[in-house]
Amino acid sequence: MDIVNIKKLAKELNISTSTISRAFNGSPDINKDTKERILAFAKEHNFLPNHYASNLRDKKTKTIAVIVPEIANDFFSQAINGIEEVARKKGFYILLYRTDDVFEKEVSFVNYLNNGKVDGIIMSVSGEANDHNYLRQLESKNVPVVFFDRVYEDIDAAKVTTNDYDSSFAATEHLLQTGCRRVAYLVVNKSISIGQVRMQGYMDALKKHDVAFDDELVIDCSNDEKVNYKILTKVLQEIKPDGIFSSVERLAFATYYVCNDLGISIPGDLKMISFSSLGIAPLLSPALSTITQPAYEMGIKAATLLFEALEQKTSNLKRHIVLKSKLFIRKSSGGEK
Amino acid sequence: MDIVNIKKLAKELNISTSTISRAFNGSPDINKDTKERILAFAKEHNFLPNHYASNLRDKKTKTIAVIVPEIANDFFSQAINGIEEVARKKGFYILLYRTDDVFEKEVSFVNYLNNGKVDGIIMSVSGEANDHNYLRQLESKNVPVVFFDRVYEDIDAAKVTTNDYDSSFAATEHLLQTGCRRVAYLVVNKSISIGQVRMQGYMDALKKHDVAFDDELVIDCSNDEKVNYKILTKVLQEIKPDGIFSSVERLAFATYYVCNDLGISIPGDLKMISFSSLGIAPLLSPALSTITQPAYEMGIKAATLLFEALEQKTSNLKRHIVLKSKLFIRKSSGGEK
DNA sequence: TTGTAGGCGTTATCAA
DNA sequence: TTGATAACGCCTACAA
Repeated sequence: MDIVNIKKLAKELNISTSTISRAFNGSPDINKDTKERILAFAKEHNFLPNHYASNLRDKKTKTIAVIVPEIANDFFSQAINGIEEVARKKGFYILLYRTDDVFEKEVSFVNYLNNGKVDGIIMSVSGEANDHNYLRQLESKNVPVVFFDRVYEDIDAAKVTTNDYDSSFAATEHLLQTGCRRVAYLVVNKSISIGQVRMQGYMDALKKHDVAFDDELVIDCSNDEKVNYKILTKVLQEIKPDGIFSSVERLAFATYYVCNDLGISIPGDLKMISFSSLGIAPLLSPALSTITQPAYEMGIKAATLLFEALEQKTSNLKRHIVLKSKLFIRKSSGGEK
Repeated sequence: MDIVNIKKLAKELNISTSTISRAFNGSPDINKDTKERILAFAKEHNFLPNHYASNLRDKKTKTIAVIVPEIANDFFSQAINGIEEVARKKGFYILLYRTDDVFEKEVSFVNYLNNGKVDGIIMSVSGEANDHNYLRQLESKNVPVVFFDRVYEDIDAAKVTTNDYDSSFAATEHLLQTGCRRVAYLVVNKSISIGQVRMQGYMDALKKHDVAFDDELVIDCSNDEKVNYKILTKVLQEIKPDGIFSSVERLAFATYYVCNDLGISIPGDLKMISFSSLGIAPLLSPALSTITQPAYEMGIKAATLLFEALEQKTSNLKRHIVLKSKLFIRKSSGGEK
């Protein structure tokens, strides 16, 4: 039978529990030999201090929550990778939660967390213009929050985003410069802040190039693939844009499928560029022009900010970090490659 | 100031902590009105029982660990989605860990878990032919383990895999039937069981079609993209296969890049098929023929098995479930679309 | 350098 | 139906 707790270990070793605790917690007040003896014996008997009991004592969970809209998505999975990287180095655990872009799930999960379950939270949000009190409660309990990519402007927390306005402006301008005059803007939820910012870049680029903004060219899509297919089919057949700027990767793929089926040639009939973190964008047919966010770095940065807040109790450094996306011009928008 | 523990709540309500506990734990031994009063008051004051204290009492963590080689990968992220789905329904938390295919990380993480941190583990393994005692220790502590996709044959645990042998056989046969005579097999670690099983299917298909097996055509690649690029360049220039069966998605992409750079036409000069869970395989240039594993369903199934083990203490039902992959013949191997 | 003892927040047992 | 109490396993003052 294996040793399951510190008391039994203590008995076996004829030593007190405090000494054992000290051996495990890097305390300086312990004889080196004693420590080694304890650790060796513990290892042999496969003993480790119970994490939950320790947590209960010191109110440190060594755990952070990561809340994202989706997991099976290049942007988020790369960001999670970055977060994981940092957390691992700090010896922290990651509790993962996916909201499916459903605001209620986000609320319910955050509320669950509201009982000392985690030391901090990193999230990319799923709603907007709602009541964010569930997040304010965390603040009152000193659970720091870091937003990445999709943020709530009205919550005072550290944020990591990209230069979405600039990228959107540049992407739209690029399409205009290749000759497009009817550039459609694809968005999933235009009311959420990230959709708005990107759209503003789009609109301002149109303005600069004296192209009138046309409401009809703003295509509000859904989270359902089939619905999107229908919407986009209709758009391509009836509204007939000559350029597409997609604020969401998924919508670019959907457009590709529709174009394949309708026999619309990219970039011949339609030029495209999209926000996307897809590593193999160059391998698509045609290679997709992208605005690529530094997803991994954003994860790293978000986690770093969180640990800064965790380590210095003065969590007043609620910074907003803006990283730069990169524009990759490829065939889909008339590029060479 | 908000109420932070059950005692204060008890004092406020002039009621005992036991009654409050009962209110939160669905105990039948409580007056309905009392319960409602407690829950309402608790909600108002934003109180929830501390998870760690409860854990300490009942040795139930309501948490499972998910250990995977990588996260930013269509197969694993979809599988995680499936696991998350089931766990959420059961009200369980997910602790996520990525091994980067480094065996030592796997060992160290599992050892961390070995102190009542989680109720169960779902994993896709990263090593082979090693000492798996770190996993046997879990068994002795009644922490059930479920493997998916990549398993250790010598560990007696529930397993969820796909019909890799059959799929590999079929894929190879397909290439042979399109006229290939020099089919290369790309693998990352041919010693691990999944690599071996897939290779066996490949070899047997060759045999059936009277094509001699050529050791030179088994290409052992690495986890490093640049290294793979070099290896594959050399293979395509010197060994000159006319077909490629890739057991790993990543290697198929690498091959595409190399072919692009060397001006090798797919499927003209080289036909390809690969294991892949990429949703947009049809959008590649050319559309990639794939063996697609039901990643999401595998996650669902793995989680379901784990919860079965968790719920019935008789965890003797260490089943091995085999799901079927689907073969999608596309342009890269001479298909129509 | 080591040991003693109390308490972290909860829940199960037992008694009322 | 409710309340008092002990225990879950650990860690930290404090004492020795």
